[in-house]
Amino acid sequence: MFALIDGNNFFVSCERVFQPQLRQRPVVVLSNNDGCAISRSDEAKALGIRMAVPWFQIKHLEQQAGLVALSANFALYGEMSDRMMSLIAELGPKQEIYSIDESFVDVCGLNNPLERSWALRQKIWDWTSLPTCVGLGPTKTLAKLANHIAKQAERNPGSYPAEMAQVCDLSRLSPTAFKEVLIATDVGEVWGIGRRLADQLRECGIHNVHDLAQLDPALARKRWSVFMERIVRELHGQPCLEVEDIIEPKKQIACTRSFGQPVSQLADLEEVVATFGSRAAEKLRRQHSVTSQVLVFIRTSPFHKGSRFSQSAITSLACPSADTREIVRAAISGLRSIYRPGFDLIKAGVILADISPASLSQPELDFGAASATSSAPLMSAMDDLNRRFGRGTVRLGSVALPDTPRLWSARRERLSGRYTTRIDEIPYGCA
DNA sequence: TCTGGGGTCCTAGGACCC
DNA sequence: TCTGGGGTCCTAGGACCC
Repeated sequence: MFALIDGNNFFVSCERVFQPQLRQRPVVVLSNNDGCAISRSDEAKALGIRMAVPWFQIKHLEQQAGLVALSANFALYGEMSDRMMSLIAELGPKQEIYSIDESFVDVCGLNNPLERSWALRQKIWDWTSLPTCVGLGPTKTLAKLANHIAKQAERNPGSYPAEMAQVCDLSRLSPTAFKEVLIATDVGEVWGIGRRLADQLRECGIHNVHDLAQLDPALARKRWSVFMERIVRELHGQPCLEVEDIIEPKKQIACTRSFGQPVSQLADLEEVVATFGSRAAEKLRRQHSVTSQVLVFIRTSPFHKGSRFSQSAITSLACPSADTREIVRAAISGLRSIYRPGFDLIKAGVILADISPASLSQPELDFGAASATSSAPLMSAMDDLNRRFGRGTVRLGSVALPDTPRLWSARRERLSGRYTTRIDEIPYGCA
């Protein structure tokens, strides 16, 4: 038996905790660069605002419908997520934090998981003011589906039986009621079925979740892949996936951004790449890994007419490393190899691949080179100082100063306060 | 004018090995 | 005429997730 607990409209809900005047109003949170809507309140969804729609296409709703748009404040969301996750951990012994706003919990063998889920939901609300929904089912895929139904039943009364709202336990339904729910749910709502696969399934006459569950697993594998077979089996109630409570190190670490303004000078790009490379190296060291491949890319806007440019370069390190200096050096040499003047570039990124644990890395035989081992004390001193005194306190000379506007700095014109991470911005009355 | 960021898994096909 | 068989590793590309 699995539970999936999920924050409703999570980023918007985090903002509403500290700005209660935003409740009952249409609100969206915008992505980096105030580019598109990545979280929408129910009222915003009711205005027909779709996920990831560009801001300029809905901007008129500010005037017309009182829409409020905010720049993404990930420091705040991460903090609120930690609070929510620590409460969810009390539900059962195995918790998998699946994303910033979602968590699976293994509730096998627990007495009355339904009652406990209701209590948990109430506690999260009482302690954090975050609204959540809980889905319960015999597999992760069914728990996901139950969670979707719990939200739909709350948002659109009449779409599903009212008792399924907020907390939905699919395992308590009679076979007939269960079948009705599956028939009422579009196949595209199943976890793992995206737009492409949904289209392919519909072409085969599979329109709702019941149709998909009827599919022969062997046929699903033959026509699609083991992936589809697993989904079908999970819909049958046969668990193929477990709660993964051990956090595996990332196999790939990226730092990529769109720019606030187009950039075309190499000097600016070098600063960008040094800054992104440093961030990626910090993430790499935080999980105690080293990398041996540094990919850098630059590109023009895919939406604009005019001369396009998109190139990437992979630089291999002689010896796996987590040293900011080596990673930045590799990224800049890659950048120089692909750079061409005369293009309005709007995005760049540094991606670290071929990642392995630092503990397994062997020092290079060349005694003159800086190996992962010899540079580790310097890097960890740098990380300690930056943790203690703030990001960018100690950095490479080529990296942009923190909080200094650059041509390429992202737009964040609607940023809310740092309510949980800055002592001088804690709301009055809460301090 | 204005269009996000960071990940994962699976498969097919080529190179290579004995 | 006829041109092995079985395996691994790696990579690019496609699809998905939030």
